[in-house]
Amino acid sequence: MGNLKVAEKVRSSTRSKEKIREENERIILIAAEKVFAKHGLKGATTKQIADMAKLPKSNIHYYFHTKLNLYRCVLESILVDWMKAADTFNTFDEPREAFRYYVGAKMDLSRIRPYGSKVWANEIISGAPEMEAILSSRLKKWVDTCVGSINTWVELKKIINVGDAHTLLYMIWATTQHYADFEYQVKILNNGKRLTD
Amino acid sequence: MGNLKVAEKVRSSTRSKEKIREENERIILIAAEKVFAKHGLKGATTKQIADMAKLPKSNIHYYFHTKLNLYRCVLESILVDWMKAADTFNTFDEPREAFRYYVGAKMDLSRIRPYGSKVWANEIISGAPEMEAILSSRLKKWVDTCVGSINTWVELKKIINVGDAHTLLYMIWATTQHYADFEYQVKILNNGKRLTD
DNA sequence: TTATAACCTGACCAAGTAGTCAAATATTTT
DNA sequence: AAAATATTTGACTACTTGGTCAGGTTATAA
Repeated sequence: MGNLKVAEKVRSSTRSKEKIREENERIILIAAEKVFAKHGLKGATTKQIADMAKLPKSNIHYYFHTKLNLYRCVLESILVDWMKAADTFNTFDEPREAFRYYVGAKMDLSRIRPYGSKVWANEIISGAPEMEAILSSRLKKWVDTCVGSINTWVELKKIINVGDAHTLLYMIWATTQHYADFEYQVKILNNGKRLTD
Repeated sequence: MGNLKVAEKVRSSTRSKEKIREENERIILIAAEKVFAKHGLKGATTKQIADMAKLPKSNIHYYFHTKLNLYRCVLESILVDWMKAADTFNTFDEPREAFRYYVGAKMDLSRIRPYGSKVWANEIISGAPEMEAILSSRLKKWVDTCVGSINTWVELKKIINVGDAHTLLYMIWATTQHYADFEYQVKILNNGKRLTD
């Protein structure tokens, strides 16, 4: 009796609660990113994610409650990664330069984190319905500086005014996404040489 | 009694069976294209498609049997449209020219048939799992000439050999798709002027 | 006119899915 | 050591969804 308890304690190597949560959330996020990349938000099932993470399905719900919330967390983590890569410069004189810089950062991400890039592309293609929720809550500040830059460009007539700056921001992301993917695939296709002029 | 039958016959304006099938299939395909564009293969439901087509759900199954089959029919109809646009030239000396030509045709399609373009993009992004079935059955001949061109280019060392010509074909479609979307959005963004060199 | 074949559709069902919950186990605090 | 708190998970449920089918209507061929 006593022996068993001791044996169990040794086997479990007594991980701290904090570490358990941290590690499990990480494992689930990685698994979810892969599954969402392959099947999209609606196509992915919590069972698939659970199997990929090698955890019971209930565990996924314990940490992230709903599938939609998990999806938003994945999306946010991708966005945070991109921010890290892109915010060393956050003021640009010319939209063209800013655009180029964003594309560069996005291309790096496409290479480093291809699953995330696919999740992103999927979200964009279906009209970015979950983006708003993320941007208006936790990443508001970063977005606001972007929107600020855009508005300045509009005022200085460096770009045309297409209405809401947020919409324009989505479009920039969509185009950089496409461009990054395009460039990446052309490089594979063309063995490193560029095709365009 | 007799009066009722006559009244009904007049009201129904006696459409021929052939026309009925033709028209209903058209209506369903158009509705399905919109719904698939917005929600993807798994995300779209037959109920949504039925509502969009203003027909009962059973009717969709009567004409197309399964959702997957309907999806393939939509995909095929898009491909046929692109073929029509692209096959006036089907031999090119230089892959670069061919590439440019394909891009042009794809761009026209993106403008004329935006829903179809999104369905296509979605299919490509999830790794083109349904493309094989369509290409190997009804569009085999057209695909074969494309594959022929590719193999010739490989032999003449005009492009590198990346293994299966079909895979390369998918990649060309993917890149032209991206490029078409990219170009289209940049034009909106930039008010008609191109950004690249 | 009658028989046959194609079209139509409400009612139904089997399978799959997101999410719940209670009971068990593990860790931390007192 | 004991109480309190957090994690784990199998079993369950409410609900959605693709697909079937019988019985009806409409068009066409005999």
